[in-house]
Amino acid sequence: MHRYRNHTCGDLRESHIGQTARLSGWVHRVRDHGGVLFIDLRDHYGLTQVVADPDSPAFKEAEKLHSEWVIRVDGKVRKRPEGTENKELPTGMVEVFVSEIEVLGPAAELPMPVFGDQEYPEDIRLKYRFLDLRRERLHNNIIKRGQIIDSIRRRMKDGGFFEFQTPILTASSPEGARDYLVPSRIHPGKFYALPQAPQQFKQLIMMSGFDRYFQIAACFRDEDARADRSPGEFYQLDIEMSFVTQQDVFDAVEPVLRGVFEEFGGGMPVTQKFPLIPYADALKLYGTDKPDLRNPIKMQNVTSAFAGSGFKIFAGMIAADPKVEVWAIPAPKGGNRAFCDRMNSWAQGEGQPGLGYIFWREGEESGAGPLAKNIGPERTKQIADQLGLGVGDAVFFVAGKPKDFVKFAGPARTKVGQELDLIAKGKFEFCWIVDFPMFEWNEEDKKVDFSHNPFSMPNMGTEEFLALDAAADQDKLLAINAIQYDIVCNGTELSSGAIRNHRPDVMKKAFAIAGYGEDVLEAKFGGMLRALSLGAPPHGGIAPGIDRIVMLLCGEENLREVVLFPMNQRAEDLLMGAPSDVTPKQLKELHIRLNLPQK
RNA sequence: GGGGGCGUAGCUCAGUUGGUUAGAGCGCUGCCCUGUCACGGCAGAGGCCGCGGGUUCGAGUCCCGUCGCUCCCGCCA
Repeated sequence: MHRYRNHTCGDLRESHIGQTARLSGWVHRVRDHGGVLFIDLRDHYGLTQVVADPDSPAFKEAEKLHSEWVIRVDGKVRKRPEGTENKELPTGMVEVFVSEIEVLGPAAELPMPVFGDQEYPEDIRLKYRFLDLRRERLHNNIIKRGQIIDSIRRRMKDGGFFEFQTPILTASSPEGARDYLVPSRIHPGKFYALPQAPQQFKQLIMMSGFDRYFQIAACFRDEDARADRSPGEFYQLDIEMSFVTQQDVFDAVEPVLRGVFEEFGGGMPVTQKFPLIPYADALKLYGTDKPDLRNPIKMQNVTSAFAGSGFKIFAGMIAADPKVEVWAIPAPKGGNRAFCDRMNSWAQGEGQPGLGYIFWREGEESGAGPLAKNIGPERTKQIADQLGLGVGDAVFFVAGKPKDFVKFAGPARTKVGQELDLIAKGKFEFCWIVDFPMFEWNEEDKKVDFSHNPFSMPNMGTEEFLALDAAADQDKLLAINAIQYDIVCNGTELSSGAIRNHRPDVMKKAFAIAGYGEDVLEAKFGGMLRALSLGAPPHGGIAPGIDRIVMLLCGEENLREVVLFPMNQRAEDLLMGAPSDVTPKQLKELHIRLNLPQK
């Protein structure tokens, strides 16, 4: 007999009746009836009911047990008495009549129970993460995460990709997020940085002739947290391919994601062919570059219906500035005053002066609400016709410069969808967002910046791009798109990628436009530049976020529910106590003196 | 760095217009109970009402500050 077990707690069936079983596990729950006592014994594999009564030599021992003690039990497997079977449990036809109990690991009083599904505060859950991980929900999420990653690896390898490991201690990069720094002992005053992503490495792998790279890569960014953004570290399915166009990347990645979502999505339908939506269209239609396509609402430009109209606020704005537009958010089935007022007060809560609306109802087929009165029936009908709205429907309006109001229009569209229950649940709606602008205007510094990734290829002829004059062609610069793309699923940005800039001359030009001299480029990307100038293949890739994929597939709203040992929102690991003080000796070795902020 | 929400027993929460001794459920402890599987019953322990200040005859309740948690903005090539 094995020291601890000859079966797991998920094993025993009727076929084992009569055998002697040795099980080890956690006391999940004790039900003490005085004369008879039930112990639900739990391990990773399942739950088995262990029974003791006064005839059992272990009865006295059994009465002392508490939840979450780790024990070993020996006993006879027997059929449960007629009518007491538990069909909910795979082991529910049998029970183990205990003859011996050995306590392997007693437990003190628990700060949170494993049994049951009561909500517990985050700080307690994180401090006692190992208890939380014993609970069914987290335990299953973590298992599912592992299975998803297995499936991704298999699919990538089947697609001809090869897995690489890249350095964790690397050099700080000037663009992007704040780096995590690691001081060098050997080089006083110098620092390694943890990679924000293996971006340069994966490109160098392509320049090293390997052709198809992937990695489940740890990424480190010193950024503040969100519900869907871990502080500190997260994982990406990092992908790079040589001799590819944007379409080749899509063709390689789409089946992997679709397959994984079909495999683990619980039967929920998945977009079969991901639509391509240009960035500019996404903003116009959905007010965001990560639209939730489960929400059917599409916004439209209705500026002409308000220009010169009797609604002086909008008409005045339009007359004063040619950049001002009015966008309509249609709200089918929202045609009642209560809903429109609710939206209006929601908008005020968002810091807006209000939310103009028109609605149509029986008896007021030509439009109800103050706005309709102001602009008159003809213009109201123009709006109704353009949006295909009628009695029972409503429409809301946002006005101003689109650049300024999209941040409100997007959430307003989402709010209308939620309030009217228009968002289709139970499916995964994917799309590609393409044609991101290469540069953007930095109002603060009065200069042109990279708008996303400095390594993206501008979508413009090489000669034409090289001929650009950074000062004179500013409008032209801001109109250039990069060959860059995002994958969005149900309103969550899953990934970002690009066809890379593999030409050193174009690279130098792009950095010059953003105000970086060749010296900066040389100092910060010297290795990369060398590689680009010694025979670089055209290449591109993408990097879907593993944590977000798992989050969507587990139906969780928060990344901490799908990460084994997450940090809290302030980037602290409450279980391990990180970050922590270090000894003066350690600091001395690293040539570091602390200069702490005044309290 | 900024804004919103929350903070009452170990946990989830209730607590009226400011008014006697702050409650319930779960958990915990003890006792009873031979077929439960969210077992049941009885009894009990457990509270600086986050902290500090103020208003008031009187504050869990109102005001100010502060701390913590959380969500968001900034930030996220």
